Amino acid sequence: MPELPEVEAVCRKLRRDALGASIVQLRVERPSVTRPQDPAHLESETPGRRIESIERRGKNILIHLSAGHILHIHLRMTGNLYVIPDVRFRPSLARLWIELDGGRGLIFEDSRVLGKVHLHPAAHLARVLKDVGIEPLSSAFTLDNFTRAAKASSQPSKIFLMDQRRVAGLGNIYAAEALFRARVNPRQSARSISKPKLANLHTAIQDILHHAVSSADAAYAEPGHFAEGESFPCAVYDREGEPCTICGKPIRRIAQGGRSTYFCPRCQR
DNA sequence: TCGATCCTGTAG
DNA sequence: CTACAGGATCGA
Repeated sequence: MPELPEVEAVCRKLRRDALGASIVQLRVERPSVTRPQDPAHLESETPGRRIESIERRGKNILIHLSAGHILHIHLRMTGNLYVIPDVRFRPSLARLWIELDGGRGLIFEDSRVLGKVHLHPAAHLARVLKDVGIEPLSSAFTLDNFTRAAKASSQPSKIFLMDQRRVAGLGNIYAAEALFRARVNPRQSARSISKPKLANLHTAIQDILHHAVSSADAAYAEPGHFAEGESFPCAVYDREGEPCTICGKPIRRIAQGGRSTYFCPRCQR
């Protein structure tokens, strides 16, 4: 489910619920979630450590623990991370769980088991994140930097936006929505986007992500409800055949990089 | 740049 | 039953 806004919402909720807590025990129910790391390594190294801070980089969640270690979590497609009041009542899809002091549970839930949980020494953080690109909601995301990245890429614009090494955090939904908002054709190469459209795209990315963070944050704040942020109204995503909200032409779906891309063939040229 | 892979769930 | 899923990586 998660792109940058949902991951951000997860982090905010985690900060409210888990900051300062200590780890009593950690259990890996599905060894593949820590691969290639040994589950026993996480289970033996984490107890006794305290959760000192929680950071997001792109779609990566970094839980800084005491004594210089970091839990690095990626939710991929179906992952979720949240605190429950009593770890004994964890859900069956909990692939990894942590008992916090006081008996609460920090749950890594993931139906498809594509997500990852790793433990790193804090000193290795830079190496772990070396391929994570510009944060689109940070001051580093200037039009200049964005333009530089686009001009260096011969990829189709949609693939370019989803490339985490360029801009970190956009996924299939918000990449499509940003391209629609800026009227950019998803098949057009990134380097060929006109200057004004590039500026529009730069703004659209920030606007959409800001809006989506608010919606996701509000949705995730609902106690006990960990649903997807359906609150964000998509203009093109998953709307194949429906009329474009601008021109009325049917939204089209094409395949790019093995994923579905939705766009308006008239508005996005 | 494509296809396979990692997995499971759900919609058609 | 098949197709597809808001992700990322790998090899051909």
